[in-house]
Amino acid sequence: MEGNRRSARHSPGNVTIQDVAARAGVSTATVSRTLANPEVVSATTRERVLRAVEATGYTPNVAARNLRARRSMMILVIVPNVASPFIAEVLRGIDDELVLSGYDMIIGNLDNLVEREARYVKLVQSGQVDGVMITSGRIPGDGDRSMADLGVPMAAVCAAVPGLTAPHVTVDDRQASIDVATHFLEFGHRRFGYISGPAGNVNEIDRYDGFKEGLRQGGVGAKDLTYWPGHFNLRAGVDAAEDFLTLEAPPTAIYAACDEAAISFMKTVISAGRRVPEDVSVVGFDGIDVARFVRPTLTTVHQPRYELGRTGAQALLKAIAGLEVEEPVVRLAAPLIQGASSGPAPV
Amino acid sequence: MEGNRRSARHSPGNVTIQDVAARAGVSTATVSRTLANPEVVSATTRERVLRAVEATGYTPNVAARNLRARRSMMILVIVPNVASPFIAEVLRGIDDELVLSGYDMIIGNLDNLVEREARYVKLVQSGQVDGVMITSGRIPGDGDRSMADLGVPMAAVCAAVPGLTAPHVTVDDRQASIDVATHFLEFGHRRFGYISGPAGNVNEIDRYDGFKEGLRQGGVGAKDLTYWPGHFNLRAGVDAAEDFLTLEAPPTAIYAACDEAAISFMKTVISAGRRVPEDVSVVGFDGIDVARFVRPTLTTVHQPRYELGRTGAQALLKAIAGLEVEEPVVRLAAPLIQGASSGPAPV
DNA sequence: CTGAAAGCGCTAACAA
DNA sequence: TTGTTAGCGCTTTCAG
Repeated sequence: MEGNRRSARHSPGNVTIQDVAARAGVSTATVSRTLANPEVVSATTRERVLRAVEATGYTPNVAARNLRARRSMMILVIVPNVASPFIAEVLRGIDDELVLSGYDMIIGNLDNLVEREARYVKLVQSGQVDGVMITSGRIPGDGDRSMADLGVPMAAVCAAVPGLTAPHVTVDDRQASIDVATHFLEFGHRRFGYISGPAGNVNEIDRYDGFKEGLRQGGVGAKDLTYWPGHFNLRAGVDAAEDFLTLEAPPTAIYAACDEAAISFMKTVISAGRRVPEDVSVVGFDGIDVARFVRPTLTTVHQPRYELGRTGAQALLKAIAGLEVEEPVVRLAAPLIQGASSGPAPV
Repeated sequence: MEGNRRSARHSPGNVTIQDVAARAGVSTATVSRTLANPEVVSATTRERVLRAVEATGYTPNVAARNLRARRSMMILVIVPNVASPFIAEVLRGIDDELVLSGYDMIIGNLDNLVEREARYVKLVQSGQVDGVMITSGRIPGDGDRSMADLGVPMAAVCAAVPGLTAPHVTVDDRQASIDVATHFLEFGHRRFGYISGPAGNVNEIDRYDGFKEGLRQGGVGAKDLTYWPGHFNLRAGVDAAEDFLTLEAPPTAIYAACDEAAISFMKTVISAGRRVPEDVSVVGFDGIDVARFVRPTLTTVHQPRYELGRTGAQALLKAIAGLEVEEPVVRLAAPLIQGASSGPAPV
């Protein structure tokens, strides 16, 4: 009843639907309709309302709209580590797709810590997002609850999520890794090294398994494969290299589960006097941009990062709309890009 | 007229404060208090309420809470390009600080496109965020409105925002660039090249100005400084290198406004047979992780990326809380880290 | 085609 | 200490 104007503190959008209605001389319902379904109001009314909107600079309050409409136009994107160059390009793909449908994204950065998942379970349960994109290969949980039990639409990209029945968009890590083994074998290598990602990670498991499988097909067994633990980062390559340099008969072909590790491995062994690829061949995974600008240029499994994000977002939006996702599991191609870091085994 | 009471008819899985109140035999107000200010309710009541919360698995609906409380617990972070390795680590710092206060972040990715700003002006105006962190060096606008006129608390990191009266956390791009010039001059260089960032960008302006100033102090004028346009990306270094390779008397010292350009420049000229640093010295800006793993290791201005994000977030949270920000402009140190890519001028 | 009115789920005065 | 009572700003029947 009171024309209490600009009483709020920081709140922007001081102008409400009431103000517009008053100015246009119509009811708030009509303003709402004009904005949501312009075709159901008369041309003259529409004109008046739009003019009032213009004059007042009205923007609907989203909290109110969300409360009423029971949706938020927000997507939660769970990422293992926001600082990874791999994920950054995936995010760009996701965002480019979401913007087309008017969605925005909240970043759920786990920083590689499982404890961080609980925060996002809560976020979802509190109804703040309409959907969740998972890039971490795990369904976030908080001990009691799993995010999968909350009934929110989900989709997985980059990594298959065990036990999740939702659209998936990934590459075939396993097959790509078999290809890497084949690549090495064709070059005559017989002793191999593998720089791992985090233990238990879905991508890691597939890459290691695939590599072993590919080697097995070439008659290479466990005793000719050195395993170095790591974490999808630069550090992993340094650690592996330091061990590598101590070996009597070191591997001649190294497969790193991510490009960062491959790059730092190369740098470290080259600084110690080894030659790449003459003494040791190196292959990475991901195809991050900078892989083409290190020396030697890195041979790597190229993931279509932008497309992974974009396709995954499309699937999620369909799921949110309640549409059938016609192809719930999409596998994008991940070709092995030959660089200068891999070649014939030393004689 | 009568407030008609509907107790249990919500979408399945959505337990409301009503359900909890009913189960605990108290009013909704008491439930609300118990959760917000546990100390004001009696121990027994608190106990009963908490048990009911537990039993029902209740989580407050955030849209309703936001509508009422006029806040969203969300921060909008405007970034020029999510896919940049520089910004990723800044985001990590921001997020680590926000999580401590219960805030989450929405990423506003401009993808280096000014047109994308309008989307976020709208987001802010619709009351969806409590504060805005700007890393783009510009106040987002949509032609009519500027985000600064919306009355939302803001803070700027990484780049000073002209005309914005809000806390700033940056490094001194200009002084750091003077340092780069000095570094080159001490090594006896007399012909210089500069690989630019996007025209008009605040950081770019400061870096270029600072570099020119440093050279001027050493008696070097415009005719001994080659300028190559670019965009804070790998492409810029390739383009610059291709031109560089055509020059009769090329510069012997190259300053790139970002590490990516420095890295790709090195790679390109080395592939063409030039030696770094014997023929040409290269210095970058940012200190991204991979700069330590290219060959030669890059000499670069090291920005404390994580700290920039973290400190900026602290300032923003204070501004949101209405507290005085005691130091509205913070300058963090950005030391020049000597790598192997810069050295004495060729004789 | 338009308006009145009932809430979405929650919090904050104000009483009791 | 607790309950009652108003809404936050919007959408959406249901009448007219």
